[in-house]
Amino acid sequence: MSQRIKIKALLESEQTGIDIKINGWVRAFRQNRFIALNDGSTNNNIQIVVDFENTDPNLLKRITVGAAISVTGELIASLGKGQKVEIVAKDIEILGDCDPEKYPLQLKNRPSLEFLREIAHLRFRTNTFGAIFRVRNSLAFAVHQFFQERGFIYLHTPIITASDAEGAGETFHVTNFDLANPPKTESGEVDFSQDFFAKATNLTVSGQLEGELGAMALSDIYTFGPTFRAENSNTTRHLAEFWMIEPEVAFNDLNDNMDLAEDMLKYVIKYALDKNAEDIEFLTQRLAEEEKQKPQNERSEMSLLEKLQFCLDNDFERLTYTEAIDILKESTPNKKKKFQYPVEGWGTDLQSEHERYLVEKHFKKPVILTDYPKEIKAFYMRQNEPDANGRETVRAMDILFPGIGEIVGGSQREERLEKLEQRMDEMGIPKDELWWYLDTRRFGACPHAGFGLGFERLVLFVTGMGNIRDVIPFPRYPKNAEF
RNA sequence: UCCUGAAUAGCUCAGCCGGUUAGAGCAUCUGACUGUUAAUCAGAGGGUCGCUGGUUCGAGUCCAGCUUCAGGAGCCA
Repeated sequence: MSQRIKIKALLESEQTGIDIKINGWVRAFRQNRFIALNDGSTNNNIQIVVDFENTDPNLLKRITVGAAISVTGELIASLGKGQKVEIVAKDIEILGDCDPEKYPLQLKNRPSLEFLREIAHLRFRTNTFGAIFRVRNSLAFAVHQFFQERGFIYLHTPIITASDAEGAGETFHVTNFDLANPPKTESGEVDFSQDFFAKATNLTVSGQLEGELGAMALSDIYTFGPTFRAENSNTTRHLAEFWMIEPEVAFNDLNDNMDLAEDMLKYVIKYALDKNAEDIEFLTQRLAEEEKQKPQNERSEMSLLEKLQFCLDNDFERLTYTEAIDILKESTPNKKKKFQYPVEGWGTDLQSEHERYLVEKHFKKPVILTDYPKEIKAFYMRQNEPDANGRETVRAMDILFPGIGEIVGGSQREERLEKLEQRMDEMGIPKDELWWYLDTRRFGACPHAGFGLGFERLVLFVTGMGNIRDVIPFPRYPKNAEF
């Protein structure tokens, strides 16, 4: 018995006249004769030709959409149009039956993305989700390759943490207590000193603070792991469980940080374009079909493929928050009062509509905004000297992508102990809980910078999908933890 | 969490001003055909109209509450 070969390798070799063995799932069985077989290695199917007149009818009946089969036969140049090669079956074995009356993914059905989300355990078997998860895989690999090539250390920061200090959002609690009857202190509060970790713990909302600790010795580190936010966010851009990439680099300033982020994004997008050309072509078609449903003025000017290529060919636009406010104030929609939130003063955070205007209308490319007002940013960001007007900003940077919004958030960190402590006091961050973080500012502190990249938002952008719940295999969001 | 909209067959949807037995396409099943590739042709089966209550002689249709979903907003990555 010959070794099993994957369909991707088979279609690439096109070496005809040899006997091969192929395993996969039936996508279609036409005219009792032609099987379209897929094994997930590529979006393309291989056509199996069955000699139905000399095949057991009971076997033919079991070749149904979704069934797992093993085929041995000869690879030949196709006698029909539509494919270069096909397999003339000599032996077909049913590995797993699939009852067509119950199987929801029949070839000619047009299931909605919402319906497929309800059968997420099966949606990998569609062309769209096959393509998405192959692209996701490539992007994840490319992230590691990018950092590894540059000598970064992959640092595993903890999933369970005790600090809720960063203020990055609501946390999920981690406890071993019997929730109906937790031990109480004399004052009636839950007594976490008796819990597993002898203190209140939660799932991490960010590995950044621990990442900084690593960078203060290893120089260049990155994390790539799951992150949890218990925010009641019901949007196409948020998940309760998502994967985040967080590099942290000693001796980098904000400009180095921006260069790193831009290089990384371009690197991984290019990798996916090279590695997953067929999948991205398919996703480009899918998006074009979807956009046909929209009115003309809501369709994007570029196809997905063009958008990705454009992203590689152009520098991201870099400007300060203050400059962005000036542009927005003078913008047509602001003057015509088209914004739901008019841009008036300096100091408030930008609304989604403002970010979208800058990225999609004004610059028409990815934008990096820097130097945000100190008041709207986290405590650990490095403080700038006040400007001539006495405005106080921090060395923050957000990268905004078309259709996605904020994909990266980062900053140069405040390495000066005094400034950091002062800011923590102002913001009510408990210094005693973060004694270990402050120690890095006591022992050999140095300038450093880092950022967080929401991996699913990157996958959203590269696949052209519209809902973040469709680019992670089993999405976690409010009221949903099926599968 | 807020705003807006939606929920009808396995899927995608139609169902008008409240009126007999709720429709279509696809899928499924049966048969025909056999170089198809969203195969084609003929026939058949398939429904607690999301849930609870209300208005009415009569509710898929109107009203209220709930649940879930979608889009937008906030929070953010």
